[in-house]
Amino acid sequence: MAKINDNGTLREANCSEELMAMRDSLEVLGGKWKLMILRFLTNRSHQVIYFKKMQREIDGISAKMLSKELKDLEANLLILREIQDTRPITVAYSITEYGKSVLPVTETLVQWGLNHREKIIISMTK
Amino acid sequence: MAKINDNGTLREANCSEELMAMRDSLEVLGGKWKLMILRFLTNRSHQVIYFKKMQREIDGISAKMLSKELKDLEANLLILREIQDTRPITVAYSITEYGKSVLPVTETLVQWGLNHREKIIISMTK
DNA sequence: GCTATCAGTTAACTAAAGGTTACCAGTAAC
DNA sequence: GTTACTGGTAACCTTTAGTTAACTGATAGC
Repeated sequence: MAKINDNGTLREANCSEELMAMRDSLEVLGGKWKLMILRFLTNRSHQVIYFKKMQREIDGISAKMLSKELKDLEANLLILREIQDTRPITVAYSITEYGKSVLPVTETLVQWGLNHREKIIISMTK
Repeated sequence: MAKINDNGTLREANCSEELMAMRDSLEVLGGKWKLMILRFLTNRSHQVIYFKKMQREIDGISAKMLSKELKDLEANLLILREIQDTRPITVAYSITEYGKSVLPVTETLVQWGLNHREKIIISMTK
């Protein structure tokens, strides 16, 4: 693959680096649920969020998937897991400072989703 | 699901709407390749891009997946497909104006990926 | 005539992601 | 004693993603 264009710039090399960076992001944040969970915990960072509460409020997620995704996110230092000494035992999940760095990603996705829905509604009423 | 919090705000309703918008985005843009393809075509919007060229330059994609993803993206009006009257016949793909609206999404993902790689390198050298 | 290029498609297959159901232990209310 | 809540796990199943190799048909170069 060429690293220098006809005009002498490094555009293709930069492009490839960009695509690699995006692939990295998608590896950590990709899949059906991870960004949803991060957004949910960011929105509720002023509350204490338990496993069952998340399962009830994130539409359609199963205990298995929630459990797996939370483990992945914790391993990547994006969320914090704290076992509370209550009866019955509860486990509190919260977003970390690093997890908050994902906010711009979810924000652009929320904005694009809202805009896309509007576009679809407009194209249907025409 | 409650629509009004203890303090009388509509926070949970807003949160749910946000998550729905994000789910919409992920339905159209999700998966391993769609955002990569859109980013690639945006970066190269000053060039004419053919099928084989994309297959060679987007690392790891097969003809079958590229063909399928391009169809999906075209159906969502994000890219344009034009058959050129050349010998042999070539097919040019380009980003649409609407497709360019995805740029903020890929941009935040590229930035986050670069930052994440740096964080990982730092944590390894410690 | 042989080989290569273009843009794919098709079939047959494996791998990964995600969903469903049942189940566990501990505790607390009825 | 029964039910219900907590936070999960294990086994199984389905769906989606992805791979590989063979093939199309027109055309151009050697």
